[in-house]
Amino acid sequence: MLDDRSPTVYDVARHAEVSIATVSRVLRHPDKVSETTRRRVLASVEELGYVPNASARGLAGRRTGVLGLLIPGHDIPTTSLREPVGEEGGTVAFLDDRDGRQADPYRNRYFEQLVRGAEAAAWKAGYALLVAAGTSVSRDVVVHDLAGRVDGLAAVARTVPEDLLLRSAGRTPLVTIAGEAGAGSDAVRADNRGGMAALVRHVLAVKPRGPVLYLAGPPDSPDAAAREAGFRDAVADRDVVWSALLGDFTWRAGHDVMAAHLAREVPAAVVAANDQSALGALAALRESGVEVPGTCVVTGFDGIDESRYATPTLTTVRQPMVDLGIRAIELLLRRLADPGADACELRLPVDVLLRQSCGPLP
Amino acid sequence: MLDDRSPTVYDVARHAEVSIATVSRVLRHPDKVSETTRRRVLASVEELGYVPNASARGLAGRRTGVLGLLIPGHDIPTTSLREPVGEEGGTVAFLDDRDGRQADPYRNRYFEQLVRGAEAAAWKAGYALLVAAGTSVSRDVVVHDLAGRVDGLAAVARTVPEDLLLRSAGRTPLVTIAGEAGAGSDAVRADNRGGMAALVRHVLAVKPRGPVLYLAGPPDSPDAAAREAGFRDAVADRDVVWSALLGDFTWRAGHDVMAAHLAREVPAAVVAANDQSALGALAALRESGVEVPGTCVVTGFDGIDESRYATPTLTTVRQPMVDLGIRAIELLLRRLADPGADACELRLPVDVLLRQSCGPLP
DNA sequence: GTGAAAGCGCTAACAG
DNA sequence: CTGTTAGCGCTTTCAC
Repeated sequence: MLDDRSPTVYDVARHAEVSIATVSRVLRHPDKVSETTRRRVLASVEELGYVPNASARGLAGRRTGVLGLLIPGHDIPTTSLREPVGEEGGTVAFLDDRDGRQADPYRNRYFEQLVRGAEAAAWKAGYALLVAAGTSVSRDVVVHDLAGRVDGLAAVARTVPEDLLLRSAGRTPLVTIAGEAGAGSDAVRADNRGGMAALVRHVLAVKPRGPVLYLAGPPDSPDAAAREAGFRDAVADRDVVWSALLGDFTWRAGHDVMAAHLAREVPAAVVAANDQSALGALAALRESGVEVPGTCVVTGFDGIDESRYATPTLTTVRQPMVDLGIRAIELLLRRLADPGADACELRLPVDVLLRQSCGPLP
Repeated sequence: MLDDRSPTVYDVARHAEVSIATVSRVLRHPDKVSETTRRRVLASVEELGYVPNASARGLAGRRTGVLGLLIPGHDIPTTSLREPVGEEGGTVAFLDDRDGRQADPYRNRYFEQLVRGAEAAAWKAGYALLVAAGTSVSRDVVVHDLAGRVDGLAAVARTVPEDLLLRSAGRTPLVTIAGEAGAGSDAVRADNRGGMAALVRHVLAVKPRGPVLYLAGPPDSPDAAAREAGFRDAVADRDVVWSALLGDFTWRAGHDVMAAHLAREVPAAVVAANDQSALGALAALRESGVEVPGTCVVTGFDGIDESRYATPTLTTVRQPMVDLGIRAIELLLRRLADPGADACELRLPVDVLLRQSCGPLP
């Protein structure tokens, strides 16, 4: 390359012997230009290797063509970064992985699927997707490095500082993902409550005779609250004996609470607020020799990987993360098209994955 | 909001009674402004809710502050998109998942980890990350929707049309991920060859007495070629009886080739070019009643989820995808800082995950 | 159908 | 330390 500077509309215009306005038209409204000029301009574009500058476009057109997606941070430990190897080959690490722990240090699939859905939806609508995942996404960072770059922002609940929502409102459209309805901003979430209710009704239909144990999540989690509400919905209109015990979404709590409970009573069904605690409960049941699903059926919630490989495989509920991503972008697009539209809140149905831990299929 | 237009430097300048240059300075070179003015300007910024416009910045500063990451498409089936539910709750889908197939329609974790690494590295360097994942990323799309938006582009090999590389070279820095060295562009890849060689040397050390079978990948895959080379490296300097059979990276091929081979001979080790075919081979061995790892050890390559949950769990090699993402961005940054630097090609060491299928630990 | 010209909002000399 | 000014590359009226 002789000139290191990228060619601009001016270069193309000169080369094609037209005005810059025509070059711009050819690229944006091809039908408003005569066939012959269009050809000529496109040929010049090709020959010069012209690539339109998005910043200039964005500035002139008052839109960036970019949507932002804000997800919780990943906590990538940069310390374990591997050094490149030389010609001789280098230091291959041998890891003892008999317990399967090494396989994947970054387990949370949720947000990755969100990215996929969002990316696909954005792309389809002609937008690019900017992904941000700060461990500590500070207010300043959002404002300075994100808000000014995008036409709209989709953010997983509790990743954006609350006051930002307010500042943003009316300026950059914002949709909240998987959280409570924000201050007038659009939102999309999974129907945790309805999903749990549906699951529990199914459980009531297939479980052996006996009481139901609900293994609740931490009281401060909105998800836990919604799921518990769903559980209550399902048992409310039925003649069931049930009790609830407090967990905290961990395997440990699930296991210990279950074990303690088993000392007093063997339930006919254990409905856990999430998979981790369900797996813990499963372990405790096994230790006590309780047959699952024969004597007691068990269900989880989330659809984490481990649920597929548990013994027995765990019946659970999967949130439609890809769909959440898609819908979030769609809401953004809707608001972009009609800034005055009413704030809207989408609730997406979940999928119940029927597996061995819950006995026969319906 | 009375004025729907976002405030600009002019608004802030007027409000703080300074010039726009000072506003700009406060934001970009705070130390070049007196304490008092800085305070005043920041107060105005805050009060007006000013957010700098990235397009204008990019245009004026000739840099966008954005890096692009191009990964293979996801093939999101938009047809299965779920409809939102109403107040009443909606149609929860019950899926028979006894075979575990429903759990995750989007299985390929590779690129997601890549995104993570890249995102973290880019962010750390003060860049935002634009992720593009077209199913059919056409040349035009890359040129029009990506190249003009970013300061540099990292692309998974074979996602970008070749001619684009040439056009791009010297303009937008480009690094190729997990592919051959491009036309002078930087590249980063996993040390497939070295990793396989290390794995195979380990296998030779622990396997029972007897011949080794190499289950090769498709001839047209660069990965397969590198792995096979690694295998040959490892057996070359050793007194081993071995043979190779052609597979195509699928479970089916792994199974069938293995089954056919078993009719003639029971190897003491099966080294497969990837996990899928290793799992197929594992199945065939089980069908024939060959004990793994007692009679025959087995290894895969890739570290897919299934390898952790196979019976026995599969010894395999994991590519450092997160690291690849990080390094790709680092290469980009390097070239951004020094456009004239020599093209460089990084090879990252892989991790060998020792699991049950390969017998005792070293 | 095409061209001239006026910005879009910001940065970075260059003066003062 | 602060202000003036000239663009950055493109889109878009508005004339012709």
